[in-house]
Amino acid sequence: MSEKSEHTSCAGSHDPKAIEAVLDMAEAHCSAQGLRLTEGRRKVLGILLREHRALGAYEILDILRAEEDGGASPPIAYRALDFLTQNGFVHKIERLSAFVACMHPDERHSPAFMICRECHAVDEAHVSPATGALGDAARAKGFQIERTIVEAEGLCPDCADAAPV
Amino acid sequence: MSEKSEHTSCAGSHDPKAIEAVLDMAEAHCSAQGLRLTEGRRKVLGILLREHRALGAYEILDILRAEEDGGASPPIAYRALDFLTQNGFVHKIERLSAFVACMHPDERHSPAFMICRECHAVDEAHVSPATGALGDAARAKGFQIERTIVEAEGLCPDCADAAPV
DNA sequence: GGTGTGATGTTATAACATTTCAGTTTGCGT
DNA sequence: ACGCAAACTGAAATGTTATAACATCACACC
Repeated sequence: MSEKSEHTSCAGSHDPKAIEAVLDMAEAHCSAQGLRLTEGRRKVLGILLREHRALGAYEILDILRAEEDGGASPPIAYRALDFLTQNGFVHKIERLSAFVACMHPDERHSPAFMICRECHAVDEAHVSPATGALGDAARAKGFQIERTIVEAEGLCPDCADAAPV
Repeated sequence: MSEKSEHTSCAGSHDPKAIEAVLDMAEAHCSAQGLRLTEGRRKVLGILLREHRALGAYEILDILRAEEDGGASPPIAYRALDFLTQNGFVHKIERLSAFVACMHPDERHSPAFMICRECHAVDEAHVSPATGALGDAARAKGFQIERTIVEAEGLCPDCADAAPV
């Protein structure tokens, strides 16, 4: 948590060094687990890291096609995204049907997201919903929580400043 | 329809009287606010109350078509659902791209849902995520929360019993 | 070399959601 | 009652997101 996650409207702090670092971390994590960060998967993760925002699967697909892979088809993107989300390198934003790279994939965490309704910037925070009121409710009913989705919709600081009433 | 996608917890909610009560409550709420609970909207809400589970928009459409040999088209369902969700009578389950009726539309609340990955039963709970860790994170960043989505995925008691480990 | 497994390529289609435009109803002021 | 504006409805087409189904490839292992 020493890094400050930023997102100014479109561009942001996508420091190439930081991106490489995350890609290498992913690579290491995979080989340690007997998983393969293949070219396609690495490419998709790289795109998400570079863009540093939530991208729809078909946006990713468009970028893949533009970069070279002429006829990339939907399953290409979805399979890579499945792998990346399953292994914690990417999170899906249900509210947007879109995907963002995770900057700290190593840590086991329940992410929470703050989604700007104006600019669609997505900021990741950490919470432990299962230990709070939701956890209590689940225990009371005998429901076994395996995963939680926490997304807050509202106005990011930039948009709140830009459009104050 | 002879499925066992049944789960208790919110017991007795199929009770036609309870359904009527909610419909009447909705009616009252609308006229008090100068809103119109038109036939189509009332029908969709009735369907969701009767089924008492999360339904996709096209499932609702199918039921509408079955009930009245009409050729209901997607916007019919989506427009009704928009109205109903905006006014708190129905919630959308993002994880399922599906909709459930709310049994207490009058109270202002941030719903949280427990979704069974086996039978897709959906149970509603109450939490105030904005007052917990998420609220702190948002305040720290200057993010203004307007709405929160909290969905827990896991195993409901029935499915946990049925498929142990 | 054969075999098994996981990843990829490709086509088609399912499932979810919106745009558009034309027509109807409703509420309201006059 | 009349006319108007706003809200609602109907229907077709389209757009967007996601997966099914099946064939093929690449590589490790024996």
